[in-house]
Amino acid sequence: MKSKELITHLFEACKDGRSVSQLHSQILKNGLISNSLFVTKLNSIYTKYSSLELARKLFDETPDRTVYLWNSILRSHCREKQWEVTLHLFNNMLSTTSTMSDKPDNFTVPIAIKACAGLLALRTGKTIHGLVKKNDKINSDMFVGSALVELYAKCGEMGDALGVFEEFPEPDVVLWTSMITGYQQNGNAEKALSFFSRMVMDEGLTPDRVTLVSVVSSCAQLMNLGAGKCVHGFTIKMGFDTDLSLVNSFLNLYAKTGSIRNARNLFEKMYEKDVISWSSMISCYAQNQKPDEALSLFNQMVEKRYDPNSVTLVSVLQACAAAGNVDEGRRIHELAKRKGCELDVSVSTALVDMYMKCSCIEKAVDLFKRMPQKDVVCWGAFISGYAQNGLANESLGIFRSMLSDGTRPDAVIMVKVLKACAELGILHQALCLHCYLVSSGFDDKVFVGAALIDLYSKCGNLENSIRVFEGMNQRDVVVWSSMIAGYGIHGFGSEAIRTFNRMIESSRVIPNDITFLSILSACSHTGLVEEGFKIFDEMVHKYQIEPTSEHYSVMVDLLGRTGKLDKAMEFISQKQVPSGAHVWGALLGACRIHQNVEMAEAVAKKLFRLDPDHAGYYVLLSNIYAVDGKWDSVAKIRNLVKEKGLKRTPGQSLIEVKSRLHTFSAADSSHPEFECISWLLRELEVKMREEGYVPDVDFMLHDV
DNA sequence: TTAGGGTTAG
Repeated sequence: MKSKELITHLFEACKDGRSVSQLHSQILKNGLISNSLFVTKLNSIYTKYSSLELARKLFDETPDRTVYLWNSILRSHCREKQWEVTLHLFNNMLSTTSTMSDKPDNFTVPIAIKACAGLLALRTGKTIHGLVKKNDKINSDMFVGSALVELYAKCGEMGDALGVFEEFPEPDVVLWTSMITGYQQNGNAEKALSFFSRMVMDEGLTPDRVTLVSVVSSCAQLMNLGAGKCVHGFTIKMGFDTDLSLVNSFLNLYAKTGSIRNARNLFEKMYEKDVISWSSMISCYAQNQKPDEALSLFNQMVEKRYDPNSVTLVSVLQACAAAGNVDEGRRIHELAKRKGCELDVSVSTALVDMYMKCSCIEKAVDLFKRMPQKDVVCWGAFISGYAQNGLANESLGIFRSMLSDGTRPDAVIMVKVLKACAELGILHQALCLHCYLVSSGFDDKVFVGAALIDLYSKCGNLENSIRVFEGMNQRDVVVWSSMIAGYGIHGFGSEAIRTFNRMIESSRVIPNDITFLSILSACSHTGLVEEGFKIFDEMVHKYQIEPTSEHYSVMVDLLGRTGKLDKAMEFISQKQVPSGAHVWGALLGACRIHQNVEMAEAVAKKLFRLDPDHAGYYVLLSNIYAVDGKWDSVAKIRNLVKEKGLKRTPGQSLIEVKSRLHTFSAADSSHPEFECISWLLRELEVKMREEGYVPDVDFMLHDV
């Protein structure tokens, strides 16, 4: 008894972590280590002061273990996310001879299940679930229920999760929240919100901070800013607005929905910030076309001694890619190496993407080859990397490698492949891919439909585009824009305008800047000047969309093509257009069509200043001179290009024969059937001349 | 002694 008093006294004196080890040595000195009651009490103190090693040592030294002691050590390992150790200990617990006092109880089971969830060990989890069902007390425990729901949700088995949930006649807020979170994390935000509504409206339960986090995440997933703002109001009313996780989830909501100002305000007013807050704000800028702000925020973060994690690096890399800032990208790469996360899947994928977008193909290839494991996402970055660098055919080759590597494609990958085919204009492959999409069920995704419409129209098969378009039961702004662009490419301007009107009148879809680009270019290709200007005006005033230099160049093209060169010039100067090279390039093209040498010279002068390394503009001017017979001017430009060391990317012709792609470029005789092809061409030329064909000499390339 | 939560890559 004397020693018990001593120990009680010591426990009371133990106010913080430092005195724990003193307490420990006192216990050892007094020979109380075998007293399991005290050991247990000491163990809980160790757990509290987070010294897992000491706690574990004590546990291992104790032969006489109560459930209380087991639970304490299991929970400690679980908190440290040591899932394997936790499960291993749990198995030890099961296999040691069980008396009534050391059997796993309703406190033990949720810990073991959580470890299964952490390892995504569905099988082991199901075995434990089987054991649970035999014990009424454990089976009806709400904590056990939540843990099971979490396990099934993490493994993507929401059906099983629902089965567990429905066994409880009166689920509490935690159990409801587990279901809501489960649906949200499995990409079913609508279901998550409907469960939330049932919980609040039907059951009259009040959500807590954790529930609200999942609800806000669901709103973000659905891009529903309005609903999210309602929840924000409620949060403030409930006094939860200082909860870091919850505020971070609002930050994410504003970031995802492009509400940069809301995000920034919230971020600046935040009572406390952590890495997640900084990462979210950086990603907000990176994903909303503000890469420079993202980079500067990252530097601020580092200055303030916050430690960026791999998620932060991924977001900054995205910003580097968007800004085309390969120097900064390399710096982040070095940082990732130093932090030892260079080869994390997400980091290396972001690096591959960044290098590809900055045209450093070799760097990207090197990294890709070194990646220890490759998933769909990184294959996707690699595939579109090639396509972005003008190597669409090679990107199809990568796709084939992916398949033979045993990686199953998903809808996003398929869209990339469709885009590559569209670039190459290969119809036969398009048809095959479409079949595959139908059989795999990817074709009901809206963005896949949009890509198909684009693909068919670029392969010259507008009928199929229309068929896909009309067959869709849901159409977003991208789908409509693709269809409008399709009509435009094929020269059906008024059909494009009709579709545009149908979109606005019958489906309440709001056109965006790209929709306008498509419709304006349709007008340009069909010579619908008046209609084009009307639509341009609507864009600016009714839809409040600020025209980009691309919009301006389409307008210049529209005027220029129809011969209104002066008006085009006037349009550029009068609108105080941000005169990017595109705009003047369009005008130079128009000068070429209408052979206006004088204006061409003036325009080219501006262009050579704006974009001095663009070989295409020199070629255009040289061709204009050539048509006019000004051969000395042609020669002058030719020398200029030589001096500057500019190279034209050679044009290529592609043809698809029996689903094999054949490519040809100027003065290229490398095709195995070159002789045969040349012979056939000569035959055709003779026949064409016999039919009265006169070649257009103007277009003979006096190439530089 | 328990529990459910927030940021990322194509």
